[in-house]
Amino acid sequence: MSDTGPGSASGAVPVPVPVPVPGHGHGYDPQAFPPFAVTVDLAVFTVRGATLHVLLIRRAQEPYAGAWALPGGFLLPRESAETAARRELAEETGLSMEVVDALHLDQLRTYSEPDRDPRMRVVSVAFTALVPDLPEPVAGGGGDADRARWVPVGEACAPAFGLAFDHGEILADARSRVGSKLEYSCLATAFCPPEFTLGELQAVYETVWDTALDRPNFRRKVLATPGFVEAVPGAARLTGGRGKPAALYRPGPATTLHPPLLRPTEGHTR
Amino acid sequence: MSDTGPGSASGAVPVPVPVPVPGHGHGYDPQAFPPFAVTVDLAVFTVRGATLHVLLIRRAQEPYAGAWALPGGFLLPRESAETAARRELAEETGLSMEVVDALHLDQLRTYSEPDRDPRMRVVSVAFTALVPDLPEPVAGGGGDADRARWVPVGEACAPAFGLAFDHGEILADARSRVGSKLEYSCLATAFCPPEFTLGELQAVYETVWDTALDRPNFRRKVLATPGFVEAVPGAARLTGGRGKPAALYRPGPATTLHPPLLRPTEGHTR
DNA sequence: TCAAAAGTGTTGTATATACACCCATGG
DNA sequence: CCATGGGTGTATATACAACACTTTTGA
Repeated sequence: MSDTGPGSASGAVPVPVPVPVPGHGHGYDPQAFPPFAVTVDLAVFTVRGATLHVLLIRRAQEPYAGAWALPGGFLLPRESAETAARRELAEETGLSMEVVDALHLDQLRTYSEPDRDPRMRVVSVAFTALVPDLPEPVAGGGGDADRARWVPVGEACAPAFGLAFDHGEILADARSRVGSKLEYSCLATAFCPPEFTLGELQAVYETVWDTALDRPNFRRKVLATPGFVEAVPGAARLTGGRGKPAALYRPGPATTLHPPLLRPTEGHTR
Repeated sequence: MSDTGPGSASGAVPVPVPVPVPGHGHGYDPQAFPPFAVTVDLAVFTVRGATLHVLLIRRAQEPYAGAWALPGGFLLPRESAETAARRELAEETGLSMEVVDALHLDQLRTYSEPDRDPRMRVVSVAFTALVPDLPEPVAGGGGDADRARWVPVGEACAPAFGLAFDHGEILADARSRVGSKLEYSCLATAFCPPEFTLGELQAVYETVWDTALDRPNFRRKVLATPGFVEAVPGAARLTGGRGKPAALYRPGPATTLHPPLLRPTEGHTR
């Protein structure tokens, strides 16, 4: 995708519809079907400091030139949406395909409002990805990544931020999805490095949910869920600065959380 | 969609790609984008007797002529996927647009494997819909519905049943999604008539999950969740045959279930 | 020796489960 | 009067939230 700019229907321009429109009622030309452009859009999240960030790219071309947008681009003729999403992600972040293939990618939903792209009919399959805080920031690596930046989701979601297309809506959907996913799936570990402390895992939950959690109860719940995390057997220590060294854990084999780890008091007594 | 037959890319035939393929690396013609056909597929569920059924349509044309498939069809040039899904649903079931507009439709996921349709590139947005056991069976109403039938999901999911395209996969995904949805959303009521008894609601859960539930505990959980159901104030009685008349309830304003109503012993102690 | 972070223990309350039991109706 | 399904009560076990407490490190 590179030069065309990110976002839906990047630098492309409408192309005449080759065969117009099948009839709606009975009996239309079976040779006809309306063609669409299909793209992927990615909401890539990470936790930096104590804030949830999303990866955005500054658009080079019209429409929305200069505005920020979610990374993404067209499907190639023989690519599935997920394959295209991984390819785009590798291009935009500068990560290697091996790393990207191991990442957790989740299909969010497909956005297909007729006027979501002012130029033409574009249907976009949106994905969410969760990545650990990358040692080297994505920007500055050369190529596409030069226009990429991590932005706190709070800022990016604000209407004033002016995300291109319907990416504000996509981002809001993705954010709320990530919040719920933490409740009933194990993928909070996707935000963590390969080995992590329970404190770091708790910080992920607290950042995404924007709530404080009770540490003793949190560790009990996590350790009581079989397969969520497993202790790193060898010397288990690593320090974030002061304080007692913490034991290290790895993601376990489980993918879903039974029972779920619910957010506290989400409007109800629980 | 009518005559072209249901399912992905119904009766249509490949159309030459007008502008071939943008480059993958840097610098390609921004005028170019690969066109795709976009369809919707619907997994429409209902509870009949004590069995979960899905609406299927027998294909009239190749490929997979004579095989069963999920209802669906092309997006019109200015339709969103959801609008198309509702239109197709109305056409295939013979229900009025007013009824269909009130139904609960849920986007499942988008299927985009390059060879999922043997003729051409078709990207399909799949939806699930939950409908009450319709007083008049959908088949026999004339039009598309003549080829429609309710099939128990157990049969339809079996590989030997030979669903067209990747509809077996879609149906399996949809089924498992419906099972989880009942845990944390209120939409079990979508399977029920506008006014229903708690016994009927419990039967929905038992049918979809294929488990027995404790009646007293079930009613307590349901009634303890604010906004899940609300009692019909007037004379509250209706009999399914013998036994004490049951109170009637309506769906409440809530959409999510906090705390969730978890399936018993899904491999764990809970 | 103090602050900070990790980790353990305890306790009151809320919730869930598994029943036993009563009510109203049709046959 | 009995079978069938609706509806209520309750004892026990369990889980969870809150918070006090100990441990181990850096400064």
